[in-house]
Formats: sequence, structure tokens, C-alpha cells
Amino acid sequence: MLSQSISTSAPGGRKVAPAPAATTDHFDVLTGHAGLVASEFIYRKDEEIYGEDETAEYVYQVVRGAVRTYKLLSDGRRQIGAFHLAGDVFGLETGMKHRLAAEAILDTTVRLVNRRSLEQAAHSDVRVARDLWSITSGELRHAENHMLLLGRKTAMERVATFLLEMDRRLARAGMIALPMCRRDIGDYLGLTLETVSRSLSELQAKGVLGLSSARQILLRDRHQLAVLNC
Amino acid sequence: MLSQSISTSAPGGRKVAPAPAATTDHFDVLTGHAGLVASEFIYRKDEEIYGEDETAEYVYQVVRGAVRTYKLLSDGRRQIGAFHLAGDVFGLETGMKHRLAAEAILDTTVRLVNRRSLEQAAHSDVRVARDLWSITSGELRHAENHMLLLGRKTAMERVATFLLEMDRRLARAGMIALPMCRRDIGDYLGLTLETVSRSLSELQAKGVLGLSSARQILLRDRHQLAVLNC
DNA sequence: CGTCGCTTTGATCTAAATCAAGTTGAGTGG
DNA sequence: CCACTCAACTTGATTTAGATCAAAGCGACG
Repeated sequence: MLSQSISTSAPGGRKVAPAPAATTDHFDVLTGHAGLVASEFIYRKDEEIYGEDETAEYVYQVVRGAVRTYKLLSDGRRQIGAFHLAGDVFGLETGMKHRLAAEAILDTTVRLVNRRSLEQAAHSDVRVARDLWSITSGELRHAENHMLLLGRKTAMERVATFLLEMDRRLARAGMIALPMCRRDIGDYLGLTLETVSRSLSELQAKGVLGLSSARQILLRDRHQLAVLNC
Repeated sequence: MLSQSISTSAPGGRKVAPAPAATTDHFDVLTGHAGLVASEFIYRKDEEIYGEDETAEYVYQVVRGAVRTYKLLSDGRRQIGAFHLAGDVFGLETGMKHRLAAEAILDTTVRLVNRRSLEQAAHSDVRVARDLWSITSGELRHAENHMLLLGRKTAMERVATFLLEMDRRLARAGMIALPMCRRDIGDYLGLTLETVSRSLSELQAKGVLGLSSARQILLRDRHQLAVLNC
């Protein structure tokens, strides 16, 4: 899995030494690339980062916190396309506009890079170009898996898939600390918040998971979840 | 909208002059690029072009016919991610493997380019790299719209969206000649074939469309469909 | 310690799935 | 040229998974 990171140059162009990465991070080539200037910004819980169809001026990376990107229908029905967690890049476009809106799920620090500078870096360095393509390709892979979930999986299968995804992406010491509410999960999985809640309760009753609080989940039987996941 | 075209060099490297494009086709830069060799191949109706998780050796472009790309669950439930029509590129990956399987919907001619050569072209020509990224980005845009459809739209809204998409992509002389069966449409829209059939019958009864045969559709009221589309 | 947003749980409803016949029409062979 | 076949499609009857409507819990925060 790609661990998406972009330049850590400070505003003004002075470099800030990033913590040395132990892994062969695919996106390290972007780090400290000449001419790239990144700044940090904090968004409050539920604050909009950009709107649907807004001009795409920046590319973002989550430093701390969590972000949801989503589309709305005219009557308010919402589909969340992805959750972006620490390290994830979002808001990267090839066209002029953002195709989904982005909001902070909780108080969130993001790093942002001017999109034009990134394009220029890609123009002079084929590795940067390749990395941008890889980020988009990774988002496409996620979307393809999610279409299968939304089109063909049962409610219980969707929740199982969600739990395994969150376990992979944000488990610390075996626990999942969910940043998002039941409504967000429902809008991500194409379900209502009540159905999400009932599915989680049923999995708890079966001993597949433990809920120390509504958003603190302990997976007790990943094998059972993997079976539901197909 | 991107009209995705790739090299038209003949096997053996001799160039075949392509018909001059009247439009500023975004993917013309790939046409005749040095070192790219494309060959053509014909697949019969329902023939597999590549399987899910198969190593991605080629990138494909539909010349004539139509292709479905899909994912399966272990019990046979299928989600079609996209239909690829004349001119469309498919099978482009940044990773080692195809993430969806591809099958010809009817007898179909495809042009194929070795994936390694394309990557080398992208390495030496930043415009090629940019075009590959744009193709992937276009697929992501489609997938994002389709997630909204699969997660949040009603059956009638899904069918309306499908009809407008097909009208845009393959209408000739005001008529849509569908290459795919009702089951394919259902597996694309996350519905059963019966629900697709009932929705089409209802739209015909309301005078929104005319069915001269099951696969020959005339849209009589695009405005009404656009309203359903939200 | 009261309030308010989030979550759970229960009762009922409904859109779409499933099950089940028929109908149509394109292709095949007599 | 017509009858037969078979897959694709339509339509009807019934079921059901998940939505909707409703009412308590609960827990964090002022």
C-alpha cells in the first residue's frame, strides 16, 4: 500500500528536515523537491476544506486528523467517496475543479502544496509525474473496490469490509479509534446510520468485536470478518 | 470529455497514417510516438480479454465493439465498473496486475500496446506521462460519479443516469443502440435485470423514451431524464 | 447536573429482490 | 419459407433486507 507523502518544505522555501522514513516510501521522491513550498493549515471539526466544483488550487496531505470527501444530490443525499487519514494525499486533480467536496471530520492539520508548482515539478522530473499518477491510480483502485461494495454487498458485508479497512489504516495497539460518526459511516457504505449501528451491535453480540465505547472498537475475530468480506 | 486514443503504429514498427483528427484530441500526443508498436486483435462475444489479478502486459483501446470490466464476489455476484466503447482506453494500470477482468460484450476489435513500451515512452516524454495520468484520472471521475449512483440513487434514477450516459457516448442519429443485455445493465447499476426492465417499461409508458426493439432506444424527453438524474 | 448530540433499539413500511410464468425475436435447420 | 429452439426480455406475485419512523439511553461538556 502506498503511504502517500508530499513535500515537507516550509513556507518561504526553507527546508524543514522530515523525520527519516524507515520504509521505502513510494512518495519520498516528492519530499524536498526543489521549488515546492508546503504550508500547514488547521481546519476545525466539520469545516469545509473545499467545495464540489471549486477550482483546484492546492493538493493536500493530512498531517493529523481525518477528512471526508463526498458528493451530494440536490435533495441532500450524500455519498462519501473516501476517508483520508494521517499521511493521505487528497484533492489531487488533472482537471480544473475538485470533483468532490472535502470537510474535516475533526480538528485536522493539513499540509498544502500549490497545484501549479507540483505540476511544474512533474514537468521537469518524470519521477514526480509518475508519483502523481500513482496517487490517482491508488484512489481509482479504492473506488473500484468500493463500487463492488456499494453495488453488490449486503449491509453486514459492507460493515465487515469497513472494519477491516479501518483496522488496516488506523489500528493502534489492536484498537480502532474511529474519528467519524455513524452517519458518516452510513454515507460511506450506502446505508443508514441505524443499519450501521445494528450491524455493529450484531457483530458485538456474536463476539466478533468489542465496543468499549461507540467509537473504540476491538476486533476479536478478523477471520470471521474476512469471511463476510468474501 | 477525453476521447482517449493511443498509437496507431502497425506491428513491426511501420507507421500507418492515422485519419487526421479535427479536434484537439488530448491523446493525440501518443499517436505515432517513436518506439510504440500497436497491434490489433479481435475477441468474440463473451470472450475474456484478461482476468482479475492477471499480470498487466498490455494497454488496450477499443476499435470496434464494446467491452465490460468487472469484479466478482466468490458466490458469483458481479459489479461491472465500466463499459468501454469505440475509442476508449482500458486496462491501464500503475501496478503489476489488472484489478478488474475484461470481456468483449460482442465481437470486438481492440488495439493493444505493450505496457512496458508505453511506460518507457512516458519516461522520455513528459506529455505521454501526463496523458496516462489523465486517462486514469478520467476513470476515477467516472468511478466517483458511479459510487454516488450505487450508494444513493433509486432504481429509476440509476436507469435515467445510464440512459443519459449511453446517449452521450453512443447515440447515432438520435438513437441509442445498446450493445449489452439487461443483466449487464443491472450488474453495472447495482440492480437486477428485472428492475432494469421494469424501469425502462415505465419510462416508455410515460413517453420519456421509445423502444423500437429491446436494445434500440429513442430518447423523447431528455429533460425529464435529467430531472431524475438530479 | 442538565443539556444536547450521538447512538442504540424497537416497530413498521417499502423499494427492490426473488420466484415464476409467459412473450418475443433472432438464428437454424427441415 | 416456415417451424422450431433458445436466449433475452417482459410482466406478475410474493418476499425481504434495509429504510423510515419513533423513542429511549449515554456520555461529554458547559
